[in-house]
Amino acid sequence: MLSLAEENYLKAIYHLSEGGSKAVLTNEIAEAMKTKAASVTDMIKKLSSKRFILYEKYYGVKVTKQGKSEALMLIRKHRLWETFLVQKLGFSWDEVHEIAEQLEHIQSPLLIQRLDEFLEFPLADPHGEPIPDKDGKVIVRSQRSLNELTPGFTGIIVAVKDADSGLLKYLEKIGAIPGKKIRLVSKETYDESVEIEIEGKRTSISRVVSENILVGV
Amino acid sequence: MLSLAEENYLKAIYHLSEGGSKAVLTNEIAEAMKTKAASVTDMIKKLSSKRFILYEKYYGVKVTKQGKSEALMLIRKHRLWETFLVQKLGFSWDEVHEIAEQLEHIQSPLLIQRLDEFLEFPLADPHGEPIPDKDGKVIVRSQRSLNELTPGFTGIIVAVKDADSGLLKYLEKIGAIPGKKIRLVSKETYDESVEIEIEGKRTSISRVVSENILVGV
DNA sequence: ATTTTTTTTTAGACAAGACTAAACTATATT
DNA sequence: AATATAGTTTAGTCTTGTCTAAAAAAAAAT
Repeated sequence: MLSLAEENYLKAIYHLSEGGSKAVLTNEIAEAMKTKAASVTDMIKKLSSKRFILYEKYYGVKVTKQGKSEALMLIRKHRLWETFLVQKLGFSWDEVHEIAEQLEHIQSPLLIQRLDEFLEFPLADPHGEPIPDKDGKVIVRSQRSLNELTPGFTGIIVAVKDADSGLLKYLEKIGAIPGKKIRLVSKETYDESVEIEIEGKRTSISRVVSENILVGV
Repeated sequence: MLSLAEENYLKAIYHLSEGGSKAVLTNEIAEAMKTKAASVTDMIKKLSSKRFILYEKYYGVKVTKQGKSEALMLIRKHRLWETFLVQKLGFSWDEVHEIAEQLEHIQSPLLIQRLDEFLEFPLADPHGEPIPDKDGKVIVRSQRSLNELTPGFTGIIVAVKDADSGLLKYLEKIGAIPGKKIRLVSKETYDESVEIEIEGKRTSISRVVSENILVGV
């Protein structure tokens, strides 16, 4: 059984490793968790001795099969709760992240099963991110960050990466909501800001923002 | 802001003090929390310095106004979540206590307000216990433990005290469910066991069990 | 009115999870 | 190849919440 802190570290490492596909460095984890590198080293040793990650000194960590499975369950819980908060309790999609961060730690497999049923087995959360099923399987969609695409491209916004409420509010204001059609009008070379068009309305957004918009290709 | 452990202690003290109306001894708290008296003394000092309880050495603790208000909010959250689990997720009333013990610690006043709305402002939880409103007000019902009543008494079961799942299952089996009419047939003097009748069916129950059945008078 | 027993508190220790400061590795630079 | 720098680990400390053992206070018994 993982402690609350261990669960949070594992989830962060899983995300930083892009689904367990690459090694993650101590300082990256420290930045993501808003702690110091020394604290990360301590936790790495714990998660490593419990076989959730593989640790090689000075090189970084890799998520094991067991670690991936555990992380996927946390992500499943987080996204199911977000879906519940929006669909049943009337929250807007930019208000639910913090609350779901707490709810994802509730320990009860039966609760999650019942919640999944109650929500009629949703495939994606309100941000458009896929919800892993009870075996950890994810229905993958073909998607790219907006900043990876070339001008002229038109697609559907499928997701917005989890981020702070300020960004989500901003995206809502400019109409960058999952399901909407988006066109990449032009791209500045020097700062990588891009001009986009949604429902005929043009807006210029910075690289940081465009990275957070995922488009179906 | 209270820590998880502090919240659990405060709730236990509030219950032992019968709604803040009497002083509670260190050993009572230790027994309820399944910890040692020394640990209780430490925690008492913390809760006392935060003004949730009044502490007098060797005498016991009393819950302050602030402490009562905080405890009532925890009870409100606990009972709202239990109601949600039974009414919306299809749990039975004897399965929900453990999960609600976790859910009651989620920090978000807005979440509780929305949950209350979603459940259409229930007045009582699935065990029949009243749910304090957002200001901590409780609609009091006139009720007594079954073991306080005299043979011949007939009333409606209004609540079953929170207890372990085993007891709740047993009560369900003998038909002792909130809303049912119950008659106290006879009472043994030597062990205070009582014979009851529910829907024509007679059962003999021990004192411990009869204490947990609350009847409207 | 002592003495014994029970209850409570204090003192000191430990594990988890955080920190700072110092030491160590690996990589880059000259 | 020697040195500077960036990143990582170790060592030692702090806080929270727990514990055991011993001391102190209150209550009960003689």
